Amino acid sequence: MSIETLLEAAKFLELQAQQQQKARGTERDKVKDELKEKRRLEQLAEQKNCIYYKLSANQVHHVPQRGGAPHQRHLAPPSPCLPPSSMPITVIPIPVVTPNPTGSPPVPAATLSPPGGSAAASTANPTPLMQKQPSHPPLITRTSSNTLQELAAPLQRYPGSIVSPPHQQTLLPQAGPPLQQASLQNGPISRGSSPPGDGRHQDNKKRPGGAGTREVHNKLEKNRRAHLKECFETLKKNIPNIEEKKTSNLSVLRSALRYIQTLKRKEKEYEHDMERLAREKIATQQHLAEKNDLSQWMDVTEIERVLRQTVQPEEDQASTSTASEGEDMEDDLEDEPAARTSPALATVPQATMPERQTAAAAPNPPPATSSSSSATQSTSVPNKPAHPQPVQPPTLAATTASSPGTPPQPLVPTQSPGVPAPSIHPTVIAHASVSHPSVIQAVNHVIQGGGPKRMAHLAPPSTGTVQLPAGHPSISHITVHPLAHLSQHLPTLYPQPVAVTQPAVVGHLARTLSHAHPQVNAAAPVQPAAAIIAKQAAMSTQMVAHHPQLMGQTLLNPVTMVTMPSFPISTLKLA
DNA sequence: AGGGAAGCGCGGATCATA
DNA sequence: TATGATCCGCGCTTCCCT
Repeated sequence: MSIETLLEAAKFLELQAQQQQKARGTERDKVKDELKEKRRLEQLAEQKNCIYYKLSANQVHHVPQRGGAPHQRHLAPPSPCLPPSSMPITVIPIPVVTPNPTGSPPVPAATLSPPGGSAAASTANPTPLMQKQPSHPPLITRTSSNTLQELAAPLQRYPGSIVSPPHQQTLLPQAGPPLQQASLQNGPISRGSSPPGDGRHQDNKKRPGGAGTREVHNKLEKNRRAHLKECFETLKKNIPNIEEKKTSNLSVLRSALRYIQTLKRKEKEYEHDMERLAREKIATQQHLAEKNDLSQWMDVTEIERVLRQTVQPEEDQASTSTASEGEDMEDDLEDEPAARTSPALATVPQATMPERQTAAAAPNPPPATSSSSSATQSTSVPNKPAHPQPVQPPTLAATTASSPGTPPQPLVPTQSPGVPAPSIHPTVIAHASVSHPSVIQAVNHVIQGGGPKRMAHLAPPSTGTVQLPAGHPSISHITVHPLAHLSQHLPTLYPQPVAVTQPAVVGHLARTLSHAHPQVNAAAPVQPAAAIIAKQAAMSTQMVAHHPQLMGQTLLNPVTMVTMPSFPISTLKLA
């Protein structure tokens, strides 16, 4: 701050004090209604070509609070000009200093205008108010190109022509072009501020930096208040069920507070609901798992029964077992659970298993079957009476055969290696030697074996089969086993082009699995299994939605079995 | 006419930045 | 540390409603 500035500020203060005393009484009478406002605007429009606006500190300050406020409101009501957007509105004041007629040195533009402040304001507020711009286009154009000094000179020429009070300049919000705004603002202000022919006002026009800062400050303050107001309006809009009228800021705040509290309450309620639903889901899944266990058990018994039944027919008819046979046999044997209880079979090497066995007894490629299996294996499994599709057992056998580690052996069905899959099934069934103990064991193992083990046979871990931890209670038996994996491994298991490996076989496998394991949703329309899977999938989908990391564990593919999430439900994050 | 709400100006205080 | 920007409180005025 230079000494000159300080001196001028001091002079200004003195002049201001004197002028205020005189000006006080006169300003009150000034026009307040809209008509006068319009009139002034019209005057401005008329004088736009020759009028130059001057703004002096004296003008601004000599108009006391009494007169200034009302005029400001009339001339430039900020609210109407406020953009609908919530962007803060800044008014960039550009005080124009007219050369001091009294001879006092003109105040440097730097001191008079708040460049920094205005610039900051302009940048901070992208959507400034464009008050009065429309009414004074020519002025805008002119001022935009002129500097403050240039503006100052013309102002001198028409010191008293303008009637509008000086405060108005403060009202004008600053639009994109600050200079334009300033010029517009200055027009009305200079008119009212300085009574025509008053030389003293001209003397007072020189505005020390202090006055300019005050003016800027006022504008900024206005801007800030406008922003505050807009914020209140925005808040009001966001509060539902609030009366449009008679809503003071205080009432808006109170309503907002209530609304927020209500939202919080609802949030808690929803959280509780989520927890409850999660618990219900778990219970449902457990219940489902228990059901599956029971049904699975039933399947095992049936399979065993069928196997035993087929044993004798097989002896008689090596490879001619048919579905009808299975049906006949199904009634016979139900008692023998021995096979179930032999989990050790799972460990039997599969490599030695002959082709037919793998194809027919496939459910488990247990080594025992392979080793012991003779070329003559009848398809006792296929005839499972309980299930409408006799062919399924063979397919299941094929799938099991596909398990890794089985040495590549010619799986070509004895009857027709090259025959398409559909036709092959009977043959495969026929070749499967149900009578062989290894086959039975294999089937039993597949069906009865421990949850994880069982699935391990069907598909190696590498296939992506998801298994629940052994410790998992009742749900552990539910295993995700994409059938696609079976189809993928089939080729490896059956290096030779065997029809068994074809998709059709996979379909059969799927069906077979669906029978043996209700969880499995085969391509065939197995309604109960499908329904269960669908339900589980839906539940799993919800789980995965919250825990993407579980996606690997939970398969939503309807063709796959759905696994219960291994993570504790408590870890679920309720939205 | 009185009261409440809103707007405005002013001055001081505080914070951020060069 | 100076300066600008912003925030805050106070007083005043005006408008609107009762």
